[in-house]
Parts: sequence; C-alpha cells; structure tokens
Amino acid sequence: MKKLTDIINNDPKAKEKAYRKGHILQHAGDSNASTYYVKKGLLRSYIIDSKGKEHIFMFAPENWIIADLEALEFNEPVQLFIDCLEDSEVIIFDKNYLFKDGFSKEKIAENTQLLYRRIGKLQRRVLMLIESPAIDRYTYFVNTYPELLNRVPQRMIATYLGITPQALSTIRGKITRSS
Amino acid sequence: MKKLTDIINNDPKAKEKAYRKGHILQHAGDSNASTYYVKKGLLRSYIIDSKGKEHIFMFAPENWIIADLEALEFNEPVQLFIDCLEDSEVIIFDKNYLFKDGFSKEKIAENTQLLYRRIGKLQRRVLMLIESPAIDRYTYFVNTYPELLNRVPQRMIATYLGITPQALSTIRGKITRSS
DNA sequence: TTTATTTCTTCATCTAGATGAATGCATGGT
DNA sequence: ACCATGCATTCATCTAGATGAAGAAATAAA
Repeated sequence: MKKLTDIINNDPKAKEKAYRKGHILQHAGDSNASTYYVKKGLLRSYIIDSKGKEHIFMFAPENWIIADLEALEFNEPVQLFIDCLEDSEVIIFDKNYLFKDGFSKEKIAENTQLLYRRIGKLQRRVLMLIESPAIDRYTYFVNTYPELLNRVPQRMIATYLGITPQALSTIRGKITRSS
Repeated sequence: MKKLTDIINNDPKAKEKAYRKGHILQHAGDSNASTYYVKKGLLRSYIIDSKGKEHIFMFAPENWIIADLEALEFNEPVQLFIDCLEDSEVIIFDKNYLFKDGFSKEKIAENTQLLYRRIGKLQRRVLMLIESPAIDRYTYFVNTYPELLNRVPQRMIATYLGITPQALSTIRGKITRSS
C-alpha cells in the first residue's frame, strides 16, 4: 500500500494537510467534493437525516481513501459530511489521478483492484443489511475491523450498523451475558 | 455503452451464450465465479439465507455487468446465485480484461468510470438501507429503475429492498390509498 | 481537583416490519 | 381446456428495534 502514497504524492495538484480531531473537511451542500487519502489518523463520512441524526457511511483509518463518490460521479450535491475522529494527516487529490497517463500497467491494475475490492466490501455490507439481524452485523464488524473498536465510540458503530446506540448497547449486553 | 460490447467481444477468452428464463448461471458454493455482461435479457444475483429465503443483491438488464465481486476479489467461496429472469444472451468474460494492455487511455478511463459509478450507486443503496424507511426505499427504486417495475415481480423488488413481499404489498396499498 | 459534557446503559413504551395463514388471480405446462 | 404452481393481497399476531427518559460512568475542560 505504500505505493499508493507515492502515486498520490506525485500528483502536482495534491495537497497535504493536517487537521485536528473534530475538524469537518466537507459539509453536505458543499459544491466541490474532494477525495481524501488518510496518511495518518481516522476520518469518517456520514449523512445527517431530516431528524438531525447521523448515519455513518464509512470509517477511513490509515491508507484508506474516502470520498462522496455518488456526488463526484453523478454531479449531485455533496451529501456526505467528512470529518476527523482523531488528529489526522490527509492528502487531498484528484481521484482520476490514479488512472492518468504515465502509470505503468501494473500500477493501473493495482489501482483498479482497489476499486473492485471496494465494490466487494460494499456488496457484503448491502447483503448484511438486507439479510442479517443487527447482532450478526455487529459481530461481523468486530471480526472484520477489530482495530476500529478501540478508536471509535460505540454510538458511531451503531449508526454505521444502521441501528440506534441504545439498541447496540442492548445487543452487547446480551452477548456479554450469554458468554 | 456500445463500446463496452466491442471491448468484451475482443477478449479471446470471452464466451457468448444464450440461456432461457430460470436458468441458473452460478450457484453459491461453485468454485469458479465468473463475470457476466448482459447483452440481452435480465439477470439477477441473490443469496439464500439459512431459512431458505432469497435476498436479491442486484438486477442486471441490458448492458449491465453482474458478478460476485466479493468472491472474485477476496477469493472467498461464491455466495451469490446468478440466474435469468428472462431469456437472455450473456457474454462471460474476464473482468480484468477491461483493463488489460492494448486499450487506449480513454477506454481505460471509461471502464474506470463504470467502477466509480457502481461504487456511487452502492453508496446510495447503503445509505438508504441505514437511513430510510422501506416506503422511501421503494419510491426511490420506482423513480430510479422505472423500466424494471414491469419486468420484475413485486416479491423480488421486496427482497431487493430488504423487506418481505407482504410488507411491500402493504406499503403499495398505503401509497395507492393516499393518492 | 471540581465541574461540565459526552457516552454508555437500562427501562417502559411504541411501531415498522416479520411471520404464518387464507383467499383470489394470474401464469405456465400438459 | 384443464390443473398446478406461483404471485399478490389481506389479516392477526409477534418481535426486533425505535423512541424517550433517566441515571451511571467516563472524558474533557476549568
């Protein structure tokens, strides 16, 4: 994955920035959506619904790329907020740069695989949301992203899973009691 | 989108096949997952859960590509069934062929955009599943894929939305009565 | 430290949607 | 044409999870 940093750093338009925990990099309604590579720290993207509740689309720890691809690809207004859950260093770059001229076939194939893998993960997420009860989605999350457990508050994991913080607390209580 | 057919047809390993409605192209548990381009007709991918219920991941009408990318990218056992909802003509090809040597930068950029758009659509699907009630997900589906409404039975739309056919029937009843 | 703010937990209540069963329609096969 | 299977609708019941409130625990701020 180190190569990815090199590639992005080569982009003459890429800007490296450091932000403090809590800083909001992108608001819903902003006209210019950006793509962020997380060099250090932890970002998340989320929407705020009509009742003011947050729903987290994804977490992005080190080496991840985070963006509102729906807005970017379909020229829709930005819907996802993106902010820092920890002090972070990010590189803001043009997502198309990953496939620009001058890259070797191997690099392009590598970058393409990143996209396929992202689609594979989203496939799993959708399937779990339409098929599995919240407790299964939670244990899947715990097993798949164990490092995030200690870095992200429970209530955010809940809204990532599509349930309320109270419901997650109840589920965790059941798991503890039955083991 | 016509260009896509050309590209895929150029793949020496691509096989064009015709199947009748109901034919299952890929079973969960199969060892070799494939990628399918739909030339004509309508395919779907779905899982069958432990209680024997189907949950549809996606529909693929003409010009769409359908595959179990989770299985393909992460070398997991195939989980998605893929079958024909109508008599169909499909091209079975290697997904990596879209990015192989010999393609112009423009073609590669085009194919890349297909992937970004797919991610954008999946982003929306996840957000709707964690944020919106079933009625909103249904009206979004109706507005976004109106052509599928007449080609797909209601019960399949229901399992695509993550609810039961009975629940969708009730929702439709409410919509009709209140308009 | 002390206070303030956010986070987690627990409970009582409520609701969207699941489940299971019955009925009437529509399709498809022979 | 016939019968059989599948599909959509409706209803009674049940349950996972939402909602709202209140208290305990942890974090951050002073």
